[in-house]
Amino acid sequence: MKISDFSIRSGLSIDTLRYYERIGLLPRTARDGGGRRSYGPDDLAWARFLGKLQAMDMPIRERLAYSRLRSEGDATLGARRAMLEAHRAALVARQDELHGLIAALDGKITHYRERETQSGDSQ
Amino acid sequence: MKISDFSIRSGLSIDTLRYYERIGLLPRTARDGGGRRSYGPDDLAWARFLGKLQAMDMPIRERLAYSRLRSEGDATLGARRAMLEAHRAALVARQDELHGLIAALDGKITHYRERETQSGDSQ
DNA sequence: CATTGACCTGGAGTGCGCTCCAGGACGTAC
DNA sequence: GTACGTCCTGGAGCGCACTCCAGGTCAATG
Repeated sequence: MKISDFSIRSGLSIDTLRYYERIGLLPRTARDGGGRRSYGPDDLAWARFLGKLQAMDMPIRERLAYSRLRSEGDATLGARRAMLEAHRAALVARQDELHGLIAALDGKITHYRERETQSGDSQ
Repeated sequence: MKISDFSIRSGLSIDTLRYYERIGLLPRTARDGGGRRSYGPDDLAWARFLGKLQAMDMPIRERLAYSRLRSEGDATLGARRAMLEAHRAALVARQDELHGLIAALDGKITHYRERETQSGDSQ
């Protein structure tokens, strides 16, 4: 698959794909005769998983650490699982935080509604 | 209150307080005789609310827009409420997204556990 | 076989949100 | 009255995560 198709299918821009490869987040992609990148299905699964880690707010340094572990093979399965579990805990904490913040926002919004009624409905 | 105390009580660093004032996120703070900032309780409530908006991932441009509306007085109550409601919706959407991502992560973690058992327990 | 469009590389530029620094002023404690 | 700590300003620097650019190569199309 050429980079333009892979970009669409992975959800990562062409520039981002090349950038990720440069910093080692994606392994060096296979090239065709003319030196162009040629992506396979495995690349797609990995790129999509990286996209998920990004959507989970995992910083690039951590994704890089994960990626390096992955490239070392099955010996690092435990370490990778530990990383994911730690990140899971962070996401749950963030969920809880959001819960509280939404509640606070609701209080503020209610407060605004009351002030608007007081100042606006008298006329 | 002097800036060092205000920094502690607001949770914003001294540099951040000055930076926020520079860009107009905090209104120009009152000064004492010697030109030093002198914060009052109202400043604290506002700074803390700004901190909450930040924790809600509201970008600085939006906080700035909100801040400008606030400085225009009660005429902008409706507009401010609309901003908060829009942001509330974004937070709820993010919560849902996190929910899905955590589920995906759980699947991956389970998968890792299985692979670890297969490769590790045989010895 | 010439043009076009997609691709390549290395490197520079961007936007965000601070954070740090130099050089100077003030005010409190000794 | 001087030393020290805290504050001031304007401006530079930083880390993140891309995004864009110049200059060049290559493959397919008319």
